[in-house]
Amino acid sequence: MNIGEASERSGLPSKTIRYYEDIGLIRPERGGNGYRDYAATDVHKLRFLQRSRGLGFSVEECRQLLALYEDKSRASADVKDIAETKLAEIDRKIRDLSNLRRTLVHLVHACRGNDRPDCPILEELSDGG
Amino acid sequence: MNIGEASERSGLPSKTIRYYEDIGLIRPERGGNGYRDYAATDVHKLRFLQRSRGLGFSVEECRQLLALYEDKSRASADVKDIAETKLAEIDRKIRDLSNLRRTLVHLVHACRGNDRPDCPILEELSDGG
DNA sequence: ATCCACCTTCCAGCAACTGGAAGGTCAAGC
DNA sequence: GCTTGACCTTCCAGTTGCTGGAAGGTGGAT
Repeated sequence: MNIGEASERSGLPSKTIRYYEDIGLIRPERGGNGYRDYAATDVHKLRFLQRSRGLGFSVEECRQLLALYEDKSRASADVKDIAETKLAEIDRKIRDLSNLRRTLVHLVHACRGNDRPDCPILEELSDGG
Repeated sequence: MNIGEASERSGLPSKTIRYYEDIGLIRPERGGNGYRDYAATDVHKLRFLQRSRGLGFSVEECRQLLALYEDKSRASADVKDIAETKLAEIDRKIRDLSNLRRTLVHLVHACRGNDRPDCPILEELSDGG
């Protein structure tokens, strides 16, 4: 499929997809006309990138995560280490998001209309729960 | 407190803290010597920024989130809308992270040593659960 | 008085896009 | 078969969000 459809299916702008190719994250085929030709697995990778970037992982971290799905160094201790480090990061992010969520719910439902500064929620939030 | 201590307590580099001041996210006092002087509430905001940036919210989104804690337009419908939009985003991020987590756990424990390509996990991941 | 670790501003560079120009491709309609 | 318009291409410049380094001021300890 062409880049436009890959863009639609992955949720990434075409510009970004071309950029990800520039930096070696994906390698689509090329048609005889010079157009990029994306396979289903390319779109999977792009969706994966769209998500993990949106969750605050750097491009280099995404590259590591993507590498976990490729054969090369599978089953090596390195790969397992990376995966476990990322797991810890993910757990922390989930905790942080849950705290942020709780805070916003308070703001919308419980704290509305109160006078402030000095709402205890800001402190609760920044303490990280 | 000086910027060094604010940095330590917030987890943000001093450089980044000065940058956040440049773009108007925080406004610390200044001592007679010209040094920035951070109050406890400034550190709370900085910790908040550290977290929400790490969770993939843009600086402008963080500015909106921070605004929710300031008196100005409290209780306006706008503010409630922003909070609820952010809540939906947060829920999506939590779901995405949980899916990513599940996938990595599979990779480390269940799928290890298997031959691939064509591991179904990549598809599962990119489908977003 | 002199360290040394801290702070200041300013300017340059990097990461990760994003927009726009200039031009090639292709299916549809006259 | 020629044009129109929506797509695609590369390339280069600009933006966002930092990050590093130079050049210099501050302040407590020896």
